[in-house]
Amino acid sequence: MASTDGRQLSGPAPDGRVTITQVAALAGVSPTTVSHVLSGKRIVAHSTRGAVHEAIRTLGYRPNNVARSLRTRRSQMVAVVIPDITNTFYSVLTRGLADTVDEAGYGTYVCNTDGSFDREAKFLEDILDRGADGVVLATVDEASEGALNAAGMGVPVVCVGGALDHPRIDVVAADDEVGSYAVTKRLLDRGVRRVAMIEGPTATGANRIAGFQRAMDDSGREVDPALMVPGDWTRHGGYTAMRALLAGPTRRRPDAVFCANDLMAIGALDALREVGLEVPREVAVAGFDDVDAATIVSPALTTAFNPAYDTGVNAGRLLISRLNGQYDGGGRTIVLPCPLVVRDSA
Amino acid sequence: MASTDGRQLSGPAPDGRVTITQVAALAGVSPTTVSHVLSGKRIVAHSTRGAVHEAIRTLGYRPNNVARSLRTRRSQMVAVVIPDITNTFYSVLTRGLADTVDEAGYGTYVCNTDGSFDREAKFLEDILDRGADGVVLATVDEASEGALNAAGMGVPVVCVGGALDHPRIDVVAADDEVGSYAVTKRLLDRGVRRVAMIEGPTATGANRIAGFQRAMDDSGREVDPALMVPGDWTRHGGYTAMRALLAGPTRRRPDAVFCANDLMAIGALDALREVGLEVPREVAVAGFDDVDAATIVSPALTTAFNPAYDTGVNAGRLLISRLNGQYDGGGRTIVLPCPLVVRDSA
DNA sequence: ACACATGCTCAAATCGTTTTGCTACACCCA
DNA sequence: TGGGTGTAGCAAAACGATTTGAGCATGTGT
Repeated sequence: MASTDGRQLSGPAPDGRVTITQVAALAGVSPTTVSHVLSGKRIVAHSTRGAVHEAIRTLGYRPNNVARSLRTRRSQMVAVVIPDITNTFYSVLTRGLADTVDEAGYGTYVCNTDGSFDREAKFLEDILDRGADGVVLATVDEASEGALNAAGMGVPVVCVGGALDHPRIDVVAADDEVGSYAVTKRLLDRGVRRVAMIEGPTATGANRIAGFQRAMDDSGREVDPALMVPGDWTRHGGYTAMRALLAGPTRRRPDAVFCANDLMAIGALDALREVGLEVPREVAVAGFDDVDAATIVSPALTTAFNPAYDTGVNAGRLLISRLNGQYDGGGRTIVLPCPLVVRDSA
Repeated sequence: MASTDGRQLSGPAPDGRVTITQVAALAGVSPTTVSHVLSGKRIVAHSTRGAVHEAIRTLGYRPNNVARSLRTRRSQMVAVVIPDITNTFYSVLTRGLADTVDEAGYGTYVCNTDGSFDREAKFLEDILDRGADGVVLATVDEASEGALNAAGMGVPVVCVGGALDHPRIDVVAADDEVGSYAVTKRLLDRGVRRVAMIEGPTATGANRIAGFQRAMDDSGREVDPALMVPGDWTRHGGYTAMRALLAGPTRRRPDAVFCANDLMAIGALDALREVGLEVPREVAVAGFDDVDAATIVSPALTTAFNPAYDTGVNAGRLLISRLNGQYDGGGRTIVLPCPLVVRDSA
């Protein structure tokens, strides 16, 4: 089956790879011409073009992208820098990005920073050295120097999640504030009396807290500082926080709790089940993100949908629009809605 | 803060990028020498080396990897071709791979095939064109011509999951058969009478079925064909299959069911809850994979752990060992154990 | 003094493309 | 005949590194 390996057509083919020169030789033209029929940048006579295509086919020629990149300064590859691909939010985001840029002929290079600033910097450097054409970055830090650096060097950067303060960096973020507002409002509409919140780390979770606050304000409630407890985004953190909320005298217990993400909400449900409180009758629970697990836990979680895939798609579009020269202005910002998803827990 | 941009030291610096020639000029040596101090391939006088390093530092030189790749025919990048990064198994596997190869200085390039044979072929071609140094492939098809092609061209390929029949392709797989055996045995040890299995598609799930069969044989049971129902790996498929199992006359219902993966087991639990059968008292349920959701569902799922991360790590090691020339022989096979994880559902 | 290492450096070729001029030929019109 | 106007194709110079053979000092043993 394998093509008999005994080309004596042209000189330089020590390894398996066919070069443009060999194609040119077989077609009886110059490499220039082959390049032109491939790129279409200049017109080539119909007959010549045929001969070239024929040669390409019989030789099984595939252009060497590395050489091409060197010459054109284009790698046709974008990089995505995220804390952890294992986290569903980021894997879905990455998928959205990959699907989008793939359509435009770009590949996707992935880096996991584990939230470490050093790793982030290291990877951004690596990415630039590799000549990636664009970067989407879920940054650890507000002022990622690596990113600014990249943007400074003319490599488009789009930041997902938090904003990055640079005049030419695009941002796409979910509307956490409004989403949290909606979820909180849903809680309040149940006619509950004491509503608590399990927060995320304030650095990244500020908007979810803000939405909660605004909903409380709008309905004329005051937030009881004792009912605002910190969490760490994890299931176990949610569990601990809920236990803390339940620790006080029964009178002061919440009858509704908004958790800044689903994982913590699931932890909260663990705690409530353990104590024997019925959800949502005795305590209503809501989360944020709408992860898969939200429909697996019982009762199924009321939550706000976090548009991970769309975030990736939009990041991809923003990047592409700069890469193909359609846009060249200052940083744009896209915020995506987080619609309320009502299920059984609230 | 930014370095004042007004180099008139040397000629070719139209864009921001510093080249090895500029470094050489500033250090008063030839590019050759700079290259040698960087690679250490030939000795350079101590003083010269100092000057070069100094020049590198003041210019902020970073070697252009594309140019380097062209010359050395090494991209320092491996590709991973999987059905879907969104699937936890593959994202965890990818993470294991990325962590492993990163240590050896390799980056990771990700391709999602969605299980489409055409996309797989297209991506493998793309990968070769990009000059990836190695490929790990969770192949759709037993005889992926793209992979064989790659292997034929001297690019190391390691296949995860199913085996690929090629003398030089390494394989790393989980021991599904033994894992399934253990899970089934656990079910049998409960003293159940009628045990069913919800299968995966036979193409990829054969070993899990085999393990089930062997466990049944070993305990002197006969498998009732009516209790072997096909599934499709999805939660909904598991639900449907379970409903089918419950459809018959009560006498013929199973009192234990082994689901070929956790997702289907969760679907089965959905069905059982709906019908009001208590798990595990009336029907014991077990799954396979040990996904996160296995501890979220209630009762928590008894299952076999599928070592996704380790699979990635091992795939990475096999690749690296070939890339650095430590190994150059025929295809190796690594099979990883899938330990039983006992929880509440069986 | 000769041969022979040894240490250090450089010029030039190479990797496989793309991109510029530039040439050559043909045709048409004045 | 001369000048324009296209069409097609090529040679050669990039792109930014690595690698190789050779050169030029020194030192060293005889």
